[in-house]
Amino acid sequence: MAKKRKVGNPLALAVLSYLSQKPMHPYELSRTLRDHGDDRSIKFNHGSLYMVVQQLAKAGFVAEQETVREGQRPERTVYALTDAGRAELRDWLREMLEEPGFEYPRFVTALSLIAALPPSEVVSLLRGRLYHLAVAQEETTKLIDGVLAQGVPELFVIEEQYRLAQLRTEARFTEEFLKRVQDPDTEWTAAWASFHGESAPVDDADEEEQP
Amino acid sequence: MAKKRKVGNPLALAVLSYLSQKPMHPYELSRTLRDHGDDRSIKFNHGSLYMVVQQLAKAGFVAEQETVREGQRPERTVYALTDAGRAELRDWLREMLEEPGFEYPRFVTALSLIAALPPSEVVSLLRGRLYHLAVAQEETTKLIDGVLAQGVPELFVIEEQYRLAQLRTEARFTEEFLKRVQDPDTEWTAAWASFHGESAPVDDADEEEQP
DNA sequence: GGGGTCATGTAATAGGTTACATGATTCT
DNA sequence: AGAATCATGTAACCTATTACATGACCCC
Repeated sequence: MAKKRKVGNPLALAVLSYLSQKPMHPYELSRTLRDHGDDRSIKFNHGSLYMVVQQLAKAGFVAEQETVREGQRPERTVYALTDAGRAELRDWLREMLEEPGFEYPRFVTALSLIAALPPSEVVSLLRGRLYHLAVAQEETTKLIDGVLAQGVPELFVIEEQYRLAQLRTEARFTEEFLKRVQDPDTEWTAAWASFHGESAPVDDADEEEQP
Repeated sequence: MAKKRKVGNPLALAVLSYLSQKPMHPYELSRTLRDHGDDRSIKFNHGSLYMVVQQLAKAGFVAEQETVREGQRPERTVYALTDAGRAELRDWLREMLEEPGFEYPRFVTALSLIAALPPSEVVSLLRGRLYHLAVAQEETTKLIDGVLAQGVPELFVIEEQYRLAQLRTEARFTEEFLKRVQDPDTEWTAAWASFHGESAPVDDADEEEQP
């Protein structure tokens, strides 16, 4: 499970996928990815794209098809998917869909070290996070609705729907955690607070100051 | 928002955090991180740790405190947190807790390219994923229960509780999506299937096996 | 007493990001 | 015509992962 791929960057998967529709030169790929909003789902930057295409070429998954020059612009090399590339695309996508891989989201990291901050501060920070999460949810919803309104089939926005579901869960979890931290009946808050030289869990509403 | 940190690797954050409790040498850090199960929350590998410690030293966040030799083992350099390091720790943790950052989970990537596989295949792959997700949930639950049973305060397992919530959401989302794909009333499945030369959405029931 | 594996660290390699470079097109 | 931005690519620089190295301890 989870083989070592010759090329491991997820951007390469997108490249394979787009080349399976027609041969393109790197810049066109770049453009297409951005236009499709795939840069929200796949970490993308100009420089890496060229690197990835080279890697794919070296691995035999794509092949240089022709080199055209249009006007006085630099030459553009057009790449096409090879049979090996088509196989890799299928195999890789299959794997990614079937096997949930172990990942390290920043929030997990932060939570695992959260005890290093005093609880009062954590409370105010998490309130802030809730706000940001609400904004992100709204943006995502708008984006989805906008795309659907243009007649694009839902299939092409499921990744955003998924993201939305995760945002909601994160928000609910955060609220839930906030409650527990502020609940005077939670046993561990006292120890946590006193470790930081604080006394009781903050229970009051408002204010942002930190003396 | 989201400053450029002199040292950006999350592993560095863990190092700062542990050094805030007492000075240690890299190997002890390594050991402590593993023992605390932090390698589930922070990508960790032996080599990177030494690199990160060096980077932190260069950035002035930690300082070499002494070099001891015990028996005939190689010298171990003990590092201590500096004031700048303490400040960085607080600031960084605050940021990570407050600001949800944009991320690229593999499942999001996979979903965004899912149309490249035929729906019938997708159905069977996602059934497989559901199984894996169930396993992961069970493991996580066991882990949490085990730790709590040893009297560790809940605060030190919230990251696992969070992970669990996300796993559940992912599973529910996947089930929901599976239903839609297989529902003959979903408008876009037909086009998807025929694009891949298939005809109708698969509707058959049964089987759970995982080889 | 020889085979594993623990303890500890360094060096080589590969991977990815940023910065640089430059002609073309469009805008004002 | 000059400014800004697009189009296109290369190169330099960081970062991270793997591989390598070596003495000590433990097991049978």
